[in-house]
Amino acid sequence: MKPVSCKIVARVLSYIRALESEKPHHLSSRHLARLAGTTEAQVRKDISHFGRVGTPRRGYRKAVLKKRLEAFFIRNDVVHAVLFGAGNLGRAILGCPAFIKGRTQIVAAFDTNPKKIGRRIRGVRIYSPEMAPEVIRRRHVEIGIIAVPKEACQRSADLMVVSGLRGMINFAPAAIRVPKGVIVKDMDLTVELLSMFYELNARRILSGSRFYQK
Amino acid sequence: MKPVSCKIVARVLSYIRALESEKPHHLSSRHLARLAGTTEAQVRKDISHFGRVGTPRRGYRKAVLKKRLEAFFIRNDVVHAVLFGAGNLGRAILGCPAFIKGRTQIVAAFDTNPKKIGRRIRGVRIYSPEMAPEVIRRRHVEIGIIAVPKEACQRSADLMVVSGLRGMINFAPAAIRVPKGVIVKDMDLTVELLSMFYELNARRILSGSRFYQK
DNA sequence: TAGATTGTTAATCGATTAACAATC
DNA sequence: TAGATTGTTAATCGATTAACAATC
Repeated sequence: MKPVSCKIVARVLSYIRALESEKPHHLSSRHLARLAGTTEAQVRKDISHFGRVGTPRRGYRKAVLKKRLEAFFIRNDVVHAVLFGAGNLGRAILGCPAFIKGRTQIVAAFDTNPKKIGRRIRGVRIYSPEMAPEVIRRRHVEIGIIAVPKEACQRSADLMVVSGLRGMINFAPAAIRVPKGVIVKDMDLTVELLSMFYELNARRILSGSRFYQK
Repeated sequence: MKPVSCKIVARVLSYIRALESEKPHHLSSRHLARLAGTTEAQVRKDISHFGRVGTPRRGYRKAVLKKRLEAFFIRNDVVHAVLFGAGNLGRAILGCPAFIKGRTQIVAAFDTNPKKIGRRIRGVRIYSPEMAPEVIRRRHVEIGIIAVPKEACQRSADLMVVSGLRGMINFAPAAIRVPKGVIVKDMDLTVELLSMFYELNARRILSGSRFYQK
């Protein structure tokens, strides 16, 4: 099977969630599409990437499909992560269900504020950033989460890179530069706001002068 | 001009940010591409959506290009937003630069916790959710931000819909269902984590047995 | 069996990349 | 002018949609 795109990954997660919320044993692609907000063709196409799992006339068995999809995305072992920035955002991230019940675990946090260093939030110890390389290696950390002000985000990223991390999630509203081979996922509220305004605007003005020249 | 896709919006924002950070008066598409992490062809193609603004041999004038791009995305008036959920995440959002210096302003927050109702965070008053329709109408609010636990996110979305909001940003790790015509942007850490793991895995195992059948 | 639904193949659509003529 | 860089057109690539044969 060929690697699937990031868009498919997002949709597959929405299928898994839909499966979790539904009661019947069997679900058709149409049913699943409605729950996940897509089309039945899309659902069948996506699922076909993971082998044959449905039965004509009956649809997909909930438990079987869920297991199949998860097999491709959920690792059996626990993935260790670190958090840079123990402010409000950092606290919110530590409280995120993905980290509380999930297979991803935040094993350490870093913050420059001396008052925070040495304390624990939700059981996670806060260190000075200069401890990062040592802690990251010792705890076999694989990914880093950047939740610092944007002025400091590049510094955090650099520190992660030298510590050997190959994946990071950046909440700061600024681009970070990393060497090739390092994966960055941006979670930027500004981008979402901007594209939402654009869409809202387009919807209002669409037939007007500004949005269609030809 | 045709409406541009959401991907272009995100890239344009990255160009604007790159322009803000650079000193020289003129920038070539190559230079801009390097800063924004894309290709020069992409840069020229994207910019061409907004008219002719560069000059052959010299590139783009920083100030001119910035102004041009912003003209399409930044509204002149202030957009009012409301926040559902005044926990750690809500606090972090209230502190986000987009809302402090930007043209988007959070004018009210809602929370079910009686201890929080009536208080203010960063100057923003917290109300009981049942006040939402009244407050949203009175303050001419256009967008809503959902920062509540996932169990409550559908309830928040419903309240926003009945209050007349047509755009919302959902931080809860669950899909919300809204009527046609309402725009939802999801900011879901779980999706990003999952797709990152998938990519990291694919990179490691790519040539192995599991990811290529043919 | 008959009919509904899958999995797959082909057609369409849109986005990215490449190439190059226009032009400063 | 000569040469570099834009804006645009054409080629490529990938993703979505439609259609339908396979099949339970």
